[in-house]
Amino acid sequence: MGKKGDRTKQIIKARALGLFARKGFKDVTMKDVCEATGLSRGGLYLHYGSTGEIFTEIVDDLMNAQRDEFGDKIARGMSAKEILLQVLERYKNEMADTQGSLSVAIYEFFGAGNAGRNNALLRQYRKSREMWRQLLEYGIRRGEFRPVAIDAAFDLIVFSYQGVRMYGALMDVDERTPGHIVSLIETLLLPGGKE
Amino acid sequence: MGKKGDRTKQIIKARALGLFARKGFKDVTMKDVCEATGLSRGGLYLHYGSTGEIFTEIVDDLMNAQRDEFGDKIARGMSAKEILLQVLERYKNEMADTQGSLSVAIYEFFGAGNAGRNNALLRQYRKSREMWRQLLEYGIRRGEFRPVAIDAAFDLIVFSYQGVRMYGALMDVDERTPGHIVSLIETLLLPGGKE
Amino acid sequence: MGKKGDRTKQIIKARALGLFARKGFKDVTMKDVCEATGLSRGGLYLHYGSTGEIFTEIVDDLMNAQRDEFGDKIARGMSAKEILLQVLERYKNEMADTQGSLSVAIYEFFGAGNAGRNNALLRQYRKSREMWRQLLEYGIRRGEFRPVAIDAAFDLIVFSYQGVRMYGALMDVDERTPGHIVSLIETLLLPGGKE
Amino acid sequence: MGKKGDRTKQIIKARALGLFARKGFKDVTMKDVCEATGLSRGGLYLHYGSTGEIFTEIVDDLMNAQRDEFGDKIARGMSAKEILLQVLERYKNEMADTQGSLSVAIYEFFGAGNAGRNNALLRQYRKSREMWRQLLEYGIRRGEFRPVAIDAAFDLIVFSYQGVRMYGALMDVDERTPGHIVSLIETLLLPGGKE
DNA sequence: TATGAATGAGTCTTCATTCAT
DNA sequence: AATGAATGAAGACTCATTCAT
Repeated sequence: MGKKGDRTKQIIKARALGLFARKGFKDVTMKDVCEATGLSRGGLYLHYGSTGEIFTEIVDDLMNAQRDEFGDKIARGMSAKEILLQVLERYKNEMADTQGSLSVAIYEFFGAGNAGRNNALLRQYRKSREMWRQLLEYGIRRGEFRPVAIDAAFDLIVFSYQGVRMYGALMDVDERTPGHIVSLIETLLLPGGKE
Repeated sequence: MGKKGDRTKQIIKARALGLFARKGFKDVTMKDVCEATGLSRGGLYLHYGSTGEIFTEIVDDLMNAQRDEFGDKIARGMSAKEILLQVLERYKNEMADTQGSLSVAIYEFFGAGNAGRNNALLRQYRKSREMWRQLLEYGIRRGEFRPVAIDAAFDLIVFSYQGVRMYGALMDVDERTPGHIVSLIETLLLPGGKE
Repeated sequence: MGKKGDRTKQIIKARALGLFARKGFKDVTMKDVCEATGLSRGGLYLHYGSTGEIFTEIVDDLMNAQRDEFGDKIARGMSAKEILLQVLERYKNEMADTQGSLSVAIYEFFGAGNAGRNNALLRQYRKSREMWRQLLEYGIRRGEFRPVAIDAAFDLIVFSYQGVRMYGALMDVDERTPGHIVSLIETLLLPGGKE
Repeated sequence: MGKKGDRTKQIIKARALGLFARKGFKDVTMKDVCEATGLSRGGLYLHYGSTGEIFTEIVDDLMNAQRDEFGDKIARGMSAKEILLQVLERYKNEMADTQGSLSVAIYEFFGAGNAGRNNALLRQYRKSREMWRQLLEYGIRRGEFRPVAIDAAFDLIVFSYQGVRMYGALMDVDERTPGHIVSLIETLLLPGGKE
């Protein structure tokens, strides 16, 4: 537990994360990681054999860190609308935050044939779908949401969110865009005066 | 115009397009392009100084090839609903077509600092926004579309579409997803029985 | 004598012998030996400073293990012919056994400048020459062997034997070859009906 | 015919031959070859992708350069004894010449798994066997040689010769040894006063 | 004795780029 | 316009060897 080597791995991942966020995946070399960590060539290779190995572990760590954010709240009986507004607020902020994201790196990594049939991205997507399905069913059952087609609503929500995030890494997206998206999703789900 | 050199450039771009679609941007080398075209090293450099140059020209060509698909139809008085259904049908097909797209290459190219402040992507985005604004205003004015917030609708439409396209390059997206997206957009814009 | 360290050395040599037989000398690294023995880097270096050191000890051990196989028999008055036939039978088997020999490793080690003026190979050669000289003199004196030139006979016997062994490590030698060699040596030494 | 690249290849092979003769196969690096030829890294790789490639071509060239030295003489009716004495004289000199031979390199190369089932060594061996078979049959038919077993005689001749050559690369072989070997082979084949 | 993390040198290999022809 | 040999820099990867624990 907590051996020296483990600590080194944490350091490597932390420094490499910064590099990947800044330069994408393919432009980060093992040499870059050496310099960023202060490790020698051989020292780095002792822990990771390639940037892909480092990246995979980073992404897996991030994915595993995500927890079921809806389950608790539903269990506590929080109103569906309240939960929705909270998550949409978070989405809005994340869409606006262009920096510091691994978007480009993820795109390069998984877009270049590293997308095995059960990669982290796919697992993440499925987990997210289950969470939304839960919330949407809950909201509809309680009469808080309109009776929309659940799968369709999920697709629209998730892909418009992802679309903004990914495009944001390529060009300046209008700063009002996140607000627009969120607002329309609310309109779609929540009945009431807006219509 | 129409000199021999131009033809060679066309050939280079055509072959390079295939490489970029298959391998993304960063993994295509000048050597690859030489081999794909049958040109010698020196011969290729006579026309292009880097893969970035080739790629830029390819993207510009593609962007320029896009015309204002709504203007004509509006001028001819076609119903807004009809125009909408047509374009959504096209979007649906494009979302389903994962292969042969430059998504990954574009992401790598523009995501790595090549995204100058007036790059092709941004120009394309603006052009697209104008076209949609035109259509939405037209439809709302004629009472065919609900009086949605135009900018918001545009954002939702375009980014959900882009989100699916980009994600499709990274993992298998459910084949019903394009249908879901399109269907909700119709619901959003078109008043009537669907609700 | 018989300390713990000695046992470790024996283990190292035994495992390394397998590596040398399989991969020759130059392709065996200290890392390989670590893995083969289960020792850590530091642990191995405590006992040997290089693969050359290990190899030298292995070869010395093998050479020292060889005893004077003719002396006893001559002392016991066994017939020269009998002794000859026994040793040729052994030679024949060894020539046929391509595997498991250190031929390649020895060649690499001593062929690359490690052949000091009094190396194990030379000592072994001299020892072998003395043994044969003894036998040949014995046989000739007793009238069992033809009066061949002793040094010449020794050279022919030993180098044809070594030639087959060494070539056998490089390519498939005809399986009848050992028999041929042995048979001609018998013809050369033993007078009688064969002529 | 005679393009620039071909000349470069000849130079590379000539310089590399010297390196292989001096250092064996495994200790010659591509860097060594660069330095020996004055070529840059990239320049060398343009012609050969590994030392193994260079070595294979060198060995093939050498093997192909060997011609049927007996055929002509037999056709011209030269006496078998004369031919034999000539070739044995050559063998004697070659056995004595330790330097400048590729023995060690060949041993390392073919001993390390490069010995495909139809390697240059095997081809050379077969060719040599056919030549000797021709000569021996010729000599026996003409009554110049004793009626020895042809295959057996060939094996003894060739492997004792090879044995001396190979051992000569590992240690100082007695300078009289080549003479011994040759003399016994003459005794074996030529009838007459020697016995 | 033994561990295993760390170093640093050395080699391999690939490319962008140039240039004489 | 075009060829293809050549360069040199950069990055990947592996090892022998050391050292704090």
